[in-house]
Amino acid sequence: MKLDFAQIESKWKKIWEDTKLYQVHEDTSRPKYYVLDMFPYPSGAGLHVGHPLGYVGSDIYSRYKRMKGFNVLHPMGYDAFGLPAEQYALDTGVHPAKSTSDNILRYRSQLDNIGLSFDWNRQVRTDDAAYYKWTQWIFLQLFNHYYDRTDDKIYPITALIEIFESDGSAGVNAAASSHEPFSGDQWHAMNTTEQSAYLMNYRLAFRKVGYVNWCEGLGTVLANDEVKDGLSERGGFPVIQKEMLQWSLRITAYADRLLHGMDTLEWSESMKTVQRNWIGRSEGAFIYFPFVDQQDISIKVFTTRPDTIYGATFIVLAPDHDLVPVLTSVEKLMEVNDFSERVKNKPTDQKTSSQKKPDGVWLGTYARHPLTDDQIQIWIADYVLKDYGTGAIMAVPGDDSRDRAFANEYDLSIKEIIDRSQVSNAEIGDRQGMMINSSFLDGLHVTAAISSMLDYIEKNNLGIRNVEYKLRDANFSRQRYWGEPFPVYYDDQGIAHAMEEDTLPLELPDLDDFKPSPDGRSPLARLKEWMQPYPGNTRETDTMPGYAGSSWYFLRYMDPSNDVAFASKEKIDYWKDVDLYVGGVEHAVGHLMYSRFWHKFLYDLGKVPTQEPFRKLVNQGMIQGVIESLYLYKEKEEGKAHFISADLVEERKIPKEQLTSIPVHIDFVSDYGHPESHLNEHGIASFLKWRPEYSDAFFETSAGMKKAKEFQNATITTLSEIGKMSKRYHNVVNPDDVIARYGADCFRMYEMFLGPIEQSKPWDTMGIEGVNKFLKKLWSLFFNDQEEWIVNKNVPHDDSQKALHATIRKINEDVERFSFNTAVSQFMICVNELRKSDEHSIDILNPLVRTIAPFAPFISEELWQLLGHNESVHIAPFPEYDEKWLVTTSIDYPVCINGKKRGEINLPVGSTNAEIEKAAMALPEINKWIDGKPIRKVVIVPDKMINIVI
RNA sequence: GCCAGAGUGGCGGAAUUGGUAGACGCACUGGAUUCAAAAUCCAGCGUUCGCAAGGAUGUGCGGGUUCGACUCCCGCCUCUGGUACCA
Repeated sequence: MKLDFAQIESKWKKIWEDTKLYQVHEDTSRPKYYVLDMFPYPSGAGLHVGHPLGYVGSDIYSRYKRMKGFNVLHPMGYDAFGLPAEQYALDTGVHPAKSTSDNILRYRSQLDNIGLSFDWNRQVRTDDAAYYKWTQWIFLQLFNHYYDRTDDKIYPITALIEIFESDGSAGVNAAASSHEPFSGDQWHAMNTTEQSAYLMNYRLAFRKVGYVNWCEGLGTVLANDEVKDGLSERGGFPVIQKEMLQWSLRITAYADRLLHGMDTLEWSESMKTVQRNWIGRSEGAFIYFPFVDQQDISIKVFTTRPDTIYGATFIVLAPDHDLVPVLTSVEKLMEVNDFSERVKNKPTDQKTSSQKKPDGVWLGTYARHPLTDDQIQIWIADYVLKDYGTGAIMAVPGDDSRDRAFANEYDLSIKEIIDRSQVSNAEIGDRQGMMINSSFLDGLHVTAAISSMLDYIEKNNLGIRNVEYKLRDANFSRQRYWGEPFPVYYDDQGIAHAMEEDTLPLELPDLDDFKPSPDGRSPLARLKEWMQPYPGNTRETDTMPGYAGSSWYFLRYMDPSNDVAFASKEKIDYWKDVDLYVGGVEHAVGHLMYSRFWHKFLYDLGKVPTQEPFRKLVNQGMIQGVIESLYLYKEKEEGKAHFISADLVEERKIPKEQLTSIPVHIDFVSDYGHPESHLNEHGIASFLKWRPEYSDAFFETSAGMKKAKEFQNATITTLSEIGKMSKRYHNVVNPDDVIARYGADCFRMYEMFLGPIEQSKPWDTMGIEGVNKFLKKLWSLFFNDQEEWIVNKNVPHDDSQKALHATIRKINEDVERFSFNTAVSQFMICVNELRKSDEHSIDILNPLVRTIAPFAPFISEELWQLLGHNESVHIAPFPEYDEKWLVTTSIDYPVCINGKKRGEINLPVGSTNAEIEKAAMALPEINKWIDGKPIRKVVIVPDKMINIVI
């Protein structure tokens, strides 16, 4: 029989589907294991070879665990809602619902081609009303609860109302937006609008006016993690700060638990660090600096360095700090207003540049230093941010580089309070050295001074200890069409009300014109009847952001068609949490943070049994492509384009600023991906046909300058770089094409063989031949050149047994530690060994097929059937290795002199040190090296080596 | 700037606890087979000296610990990713 992978693949794809091989059911008799992939957003471009890297890795692990006797949940679905889907729909003019469904069909067929063992019965898609009903339900729970910091628990808002009615706000220690305290009596005196405004300060899903990232190009607001360098992550449009009324989620309530929860997780250190930095916990204190002109007003600053307070020589506030109007002197009013105006109009990206010159203005007034009673100036400056800490700082130019730069710029006094002379390399702000000029702190080390000053401040009522987080509440409104509608409505007072749970889902109405409007009004606002369901009531017309549906989808897989709960308690208690989560690093602070937050909230609600959703996380790297491009001079000569060969650029050392590179379709390039890649005559002709605007261009090569038409007998070398696979660079490799040529098993194994799964690496078109050869060799253990079945029942050779069992052991170890590249290497070694001893024994091939099954599901399934089995290899037990074949009777000891190998001896296992030494000394080549010199030492490492030191 | 990770042949990458560096594959070179090609098989393949046997040297750079260092410690360089006035 000939190896015909196309036939094998279509045969088994059908059988697996017909027999529902990968369907799982809750089964308490077996241990559960939950392997999850980050579900894809079904884009119009389809999958490229980079996407399946993680899917193949998790599939190998799932299959392996299944064969090891685990009940494995391995589902897949689609992140169908959100900005990307809508943006694609806008580009193509097709309704998002249709384009999304079409794309999903395409994704499904691509995924099936790879032979992934998903239980498609459990598929979810976030744009399905039966799914987003529960997204809306979770939102309502967030809306209807608040977070009590004393108990670290959530309580219903109704409980909060009771407290307010009896005691007012004083005794409440909750995660809340700041507001004026009120008494029970004051609460009763308020009207409903005022009361609901106060309650809004406590809800975990709440509406507030605040600065948001407004993206004009997308016509919507974005979350912090969707903005990169002042541009929108999707589309690259500029983002500005704009004040708008928006829904937010109070993720800050969970900041501390999100931080400490990570200690229990098996995530990479770098991933944990990224999340820790994003949460950004700092311990410090609030300190009050009284205003000299009005003693009842004081400025509350936040500092992590209370020890440096004696060095505080001025106060700086954010330009938009609430107290600025009060603190500004009459003479300075104009100047201060001008400054505030100027700062406000600066675009975001410039505002965050650290190289910039300090910029600020004195308010013309003074604060009193709480310890020295000195009068110090009050300034505003753009380096102080309103939304961190209190929006005000005590400036310590003696030990803070920003304050120092500012003091230098405006000639403010600098007081040294730390002596760093005893510490080498100590720099400003790095918490080293001894306190000086600081009264009772003098002589203390910085660390001791911090705690000493904290005690002093609290004892004397000058301030209070405090912990600050960089983490901001998450913006939850999008002025777009393609998302979950909010299950809320506003009454004629504008008060937000939750819809009744039994009226969910609130379905997204059909809309033909879903373009965003530049004024910030949502497309849904155009549907008058939908927007006003009853007289006096209006619906929220914003929709939820992309991360809403993806923050809990992994729970839905446990019970995907339940319509009375997001999943039944019974099923959640069985599957519990995700044991292994595989996905890209790009979700480090977005999806992974929000999911953990929602999961903790659901835990507090008593709906899930674990505090953390994802126990182990593996981040697969990206598969990159080669970008081929031509160099083009930026300044055109006589209006004509002037291309220049890459080798000439190198030779003449032409600076990159003068050049721009034009991506070229890889089909035109010879030696694609190699340093000598080039366009020949033919390639240039194809290029000009493709980009006719360059038909009059000049091409400069080592053979001189020529017009395109005159081009013969010379080639123009191209620039070859590693980069993203993208349509833009014409370097996308489609897995379907690779599979059509080499088969799915080859594709899978090659993706794994490329390198460690966590690493990014370029797709190498040539390398796949090695894996292809391997699979042919594997096949040749079963069939000879005449395509005859040659498996026999002979007693296997010892060498074969050894190779097989070493392989089983290694595959166990490698799969457990996700080292799939070395696992594939081991299969190659094993098959080479079996071929060397011409091994065709069924006793070897039977376990070998099972060992390789997780990696090459199609070929192994076919061979397993040919070996006479009726049941699928994928539910057969993974073979155990037999130690017997791995124990060696003798060991080769390298004999080293001063660490260099000079000879080798072979001794039986268990030889004594004396025997080893004796045998080593007996070697003539060793004696030659020792040459009568005295031996200083002999080191014998058991079972490893012997080293003679002379 | 700060934080994290990484630097090994022409290339992708192995080396599990400090113990024969370069597994496995690609590319390349030579040979076998073939009318020829493809395919397949065999051999070689860090650098350097040598006809060879054999030696020297070698895991970004400079030091250190050790009988022995890709691995541990100190100092530096480069690259990749994250982050950016967070007090």
